Amino acid sequence: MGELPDKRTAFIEWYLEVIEAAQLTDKRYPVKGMNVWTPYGFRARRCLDAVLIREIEATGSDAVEFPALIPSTEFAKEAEHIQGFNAQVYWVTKGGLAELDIPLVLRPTSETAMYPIFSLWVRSHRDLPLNVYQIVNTFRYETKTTRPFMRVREIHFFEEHTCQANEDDATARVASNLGAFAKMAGAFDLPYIPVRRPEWDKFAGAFYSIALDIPVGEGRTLQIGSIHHYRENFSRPYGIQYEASDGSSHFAHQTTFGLSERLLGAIVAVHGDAKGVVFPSAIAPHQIVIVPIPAAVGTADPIAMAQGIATRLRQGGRRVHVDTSDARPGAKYYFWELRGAPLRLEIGRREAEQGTVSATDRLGRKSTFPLEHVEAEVDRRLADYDRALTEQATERFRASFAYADTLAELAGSTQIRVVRWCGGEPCGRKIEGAIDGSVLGTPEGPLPLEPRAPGPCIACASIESGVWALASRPL
RNA sequence: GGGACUGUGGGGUAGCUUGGUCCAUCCUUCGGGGUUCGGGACUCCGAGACGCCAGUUCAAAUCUGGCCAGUCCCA
Repeated sequence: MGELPDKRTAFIEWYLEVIEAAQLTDKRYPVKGMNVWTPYGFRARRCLDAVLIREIEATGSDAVEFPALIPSTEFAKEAEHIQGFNAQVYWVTKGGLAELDIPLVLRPTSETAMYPIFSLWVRSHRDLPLNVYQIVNTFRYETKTTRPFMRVREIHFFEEHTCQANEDDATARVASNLGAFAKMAGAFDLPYIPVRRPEWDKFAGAFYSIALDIPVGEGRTLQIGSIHHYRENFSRPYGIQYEASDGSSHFAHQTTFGLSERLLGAIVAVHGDAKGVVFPSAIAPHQIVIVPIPAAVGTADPIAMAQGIATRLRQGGRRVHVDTSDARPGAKYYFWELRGAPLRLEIGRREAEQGTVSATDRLGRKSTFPLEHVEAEVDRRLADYDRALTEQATERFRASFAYADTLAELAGSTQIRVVRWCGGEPCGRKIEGAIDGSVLGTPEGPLPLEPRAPGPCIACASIESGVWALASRPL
């Protein structure tokens, strides 16, 4: 095992190497932007999905699954949407040897697959709200450099689509999604900031878009999710309308909420260190790894002991792995640190004789405790570990933002800049030019910095009705 | 969308400029044996590669073209 590249100075190299060394992905599949989910990576993905499912279903959403192919005639119904995605879709134009009469689009997202059917499902106000989600693969023909988890052509996509009676209900659904995401991010120990995207950067066809952004160092940001309010932009072309109690008919107001395996990439990027991946306990494939240390002399049987402890711990639903491979203990420590296991227990002759367990968490904190309380001791350490992970990440999160008062300050910035902005696109474009990146938009909720008195627009100096905006270089 | 560079066992590499000395170097990995085992063990034996397709040539890992894949820069 060699050393990993330095995360601070060579982030991308570090990231690419760590995800493959930790066996989260196999990126040797011979199609650009499509990687293989390995057993270990797939376990992590399922743990991650379990959190998404738990939190979205808690807000009254049901799982569905729509087909992957969309007739071009349906795909073309919403003008902005098709314009936004046209250059990114894969087409299915042949069936066997015959050309298809109506070419099919491989879904880049599922609005145009779902909404013709929503128009059949939604007839009366009693059918509302309609809140459904699916977790499926979607396809986008990315032309830029692709990266495992971060930018892929086959996306492991979580998408919630809803129909509401009116704009206020849809706005409330957006708020509900924000609340659900707060809980998801909490499980991932991941600080983030919700940002309303500028007009020119909203989702194709949306009334407005709120992105969920995280800092990933050196002034760069990564969008890890988005929530959109569509108003009637899709319900009109797709005819999703309902009859109200007074007999009048109305178009539904729609929302969507999208997440992907970028979350996994974000978790690696945010928590990972020089030794490898660092998983929050909620998504660690193995929350507890037990390393038995063979006894040179004496009658103790560490393997049997380790297995006994594993059985006890599993009874509480904990994910436990006993590493019985014949590698030496030290090699196992490095291996599981690379793979991000939150807590390691060591069981050897000492523990057998003293009736104790030795523990080391992924932040390197060692302790020893009596075997009889292993369940409680392990739970306490995992909770403490997640708390420490969150704290560490939050500290870095806070240090990632800084105000800027002049365009000149934006050049080469290694932080996400908070600037005063008149809200106009020309000024927004100037800001983007100055930072060589994007105006992320305006934060939903408080700034991640000490409040400050508003000033003039950083680009045009106009004082009236400005807003705080974030500017950064997206990863 | 435009440009530059790269592709050698599972991973990382030497060789490429100046074609032959290469049935391809070293590290790691993998399989088998033995001795080991509290922070990456040692040893013996064995396995494994020139991205794909054309072309030039007596001769191609090496030169040329196309494709595929990857990396970087610009729009």
